[in-house]
Formats: sequence, structure tokens, C-alpha cells
Amino acid sequence: MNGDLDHVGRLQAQWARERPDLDTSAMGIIGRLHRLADALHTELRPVFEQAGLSDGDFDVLAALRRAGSPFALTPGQLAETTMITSGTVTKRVDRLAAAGLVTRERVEHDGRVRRIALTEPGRALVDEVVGIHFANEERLLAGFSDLERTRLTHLLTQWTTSLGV
Amino acid sequence: MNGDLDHVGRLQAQWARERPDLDTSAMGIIGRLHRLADALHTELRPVFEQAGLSDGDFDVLAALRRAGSPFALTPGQLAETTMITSGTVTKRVDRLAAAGLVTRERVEHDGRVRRIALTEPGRALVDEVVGIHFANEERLLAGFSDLERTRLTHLLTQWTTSLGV
DNA sequence: GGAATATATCTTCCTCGGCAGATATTGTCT
DNA sequence: AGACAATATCTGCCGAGGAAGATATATTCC
Repeated sequence: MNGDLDHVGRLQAQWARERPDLDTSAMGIIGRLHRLADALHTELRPVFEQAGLSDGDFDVLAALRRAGSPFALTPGQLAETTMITSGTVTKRVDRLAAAGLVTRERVEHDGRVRRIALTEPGRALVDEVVGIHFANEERLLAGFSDLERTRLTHLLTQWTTSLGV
Repeated sequence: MNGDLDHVGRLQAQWARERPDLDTSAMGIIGRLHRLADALHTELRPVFEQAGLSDGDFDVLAALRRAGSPFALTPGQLAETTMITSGTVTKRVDRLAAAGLVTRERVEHDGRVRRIALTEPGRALVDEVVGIHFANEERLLAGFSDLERTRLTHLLTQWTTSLGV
């Protein structure tokens, strides 16, 4: 029994038995969304590991690459666009600089600010990895038709917008 | 410009400018799903913190509660149902036992096995918190109509099933 | 019964990320 | 110019979780 349910479906059935007074329907969406995030993360991470990067470090490289030539941002800008704290920026940049993928320089007109810039090997690496990464994402969506993808994109965008993220 | 786009929409626009050779459409789904997971986590966590629990610790209490009377599982079962490693189980149970919410006992017929059981205060706490938690989840879905919720549930279930999670 | 193997849990070590405060620099106001 | 506030980044500490190995117990095979 319950063999035709996915994991979240089984959780809902258990809660329905133990707490029939509660409405578990939201879990059907939010629980599955979290499991998908975990599963997708597990599927996506190996591409970064193959390149010797953590996914957090890739985020920083990607932010610099997306910014366009000359591929440089301040730690504050990196913290904002990647939604991490300044302390985490420092540590990620430490690792990337040690690997020779970025440089950290002072800027002349404001001594408080640093300029984190992709090195040429860093730019080459992120350009290579991002291609593999996007193809990998495409693979994980292969089960959906174009119409289903459109509907899913619309529903998720509606949700991010309503939550303001 | 780009003021009418959400965060992921801006990322896609940046990538389209920098790497027009790549197909970024998958990011429209996977990127938003990850941002939603983060945002939902942020919204859900305070309920657990209010009860003095981390969300990880709540997972363990919830697994015990869902199991039904007498609300007891082995560390191995907890690791399996909550999808964490055995080392993480040990630490979470350590914390919960120190808080008096669970007990950790030997079982008579197999000396390798332990039996993690909710105490009565533990059962009372999880029963209270789970009600608040489900209502909180419901709140985060308030922007969707019943039809949209049904469609979203179906699409996510299709996806979890195809990924085997 | 004893050795080898299997099982279940715990321990140790490591990385990662966040938070709070420290430091350095710039801007403002008098 | 000097004092004070604002800004930008870095440092030190902490907790969470994973991986790999250690420990304890049980089972199997001879």
C-alpha cells in the first residue's frame, strides 16, 4: 500500500491518519518544491565539482561573468546579486583568488572598496562550465512538454512575484 | 529598464546579452524554484524558532509524530525518512534529548539498535507546532486559486516522479 | 564454539555559511 | 581642521551537516 505515492504523498497520508483535523494540502506543493530543490541541487552540483568549484563559488564567478566586460564587481555588489552575506563573499573570494580565478584589488578613488575581477583563466572556466550547466538544467526538464514548461514557468513566476523574490 | 522583471528574469536577460549562444530557458524554471525554496524556508523557519527548534530538529520530531503511537523510531529509520546521514541523526537526537523532547533507549532483543521516542512534552510540542506550521504554509499559497493549486501540484508531482524523489 | 561478515550507531574531522563586531576609509557638519 | 557619522570590507566565532572511519553487537558458516 502507498506504493503508487511519491514521498510527499506518503507524508500526507501519514499526517491525515495521525492528525485528521489538519489540512495538509499545502504540503503537497511546498513539500514537493523543497524535495525538487534538493534533488535538482544534487543533480546540478557535479558539474561544478568537476570543475573544482563548489556551487557557491560558481555563483560568484557567474555573477562576475554576467556583469559583462571587464567582469568586475565589488564585494558589496556580489553580496547583493548573489544574496549572501559580506562574510561569505570574503571567504568565497579568498578561495577563488587562491585558485587564480579572480583578483582582488583596491580602487583608487575610494580606499574602502575592493574590485573583484575575473582573471582570464577564470573567465574561460566560467564560460565553459556555464554551457555545461545550462545543458544539464535542460536535461532535468526533459520530461516536460513545451506547454507544461510554459505553465510551470508562469505559475512559479506568479509565486516569486507575490512573495517579492 | 528591466524594472518589470523578477530577479531570475534579470539574470536571464544578462545571460542573453553576454552569451546569446546559450539557451537560458531552463533557468526560468529551475532558478525560480530555488529562489522559492529559499524564500519559503525563510518564511517557515520562524515558526520552529519560536518553539526553540531548528527546522532540522523539527523534522525529527515530525517524523516521530507521523509514525503514530508509540511515537518511536530507530536512528536508522529516522535517517531514511528524513533523508539525512546517521551522523546528523546522532547530533539532532542529542539536542532533542538534552531538551527533554525525546528519549534514547536500548532495545532488548538487539543491542545495536536504539529506540528514539517522543516524550510527552515532545509530543505536545510537535502537535502544537505542526498546526501552526501547516497554517503558515497555507498562508504562503494564498495567492493561488484552487485551480492554480491543482495545476501546480500536478506539475510538481509529475516532476518528482520523473526524478524519482 | 570461533572466525568472518554484516548491521546499526556513534565519533571525529572537515567545510560551509551566517552573525556580530572590528577595522579602514570617506563624507559631513561646525 | 576636528569630531562624528556613514560606508565597505574583513575577522573571529559559532552551529549545522556530511564523509569516513571506529565501535559495538548480531548473524552466518564451518
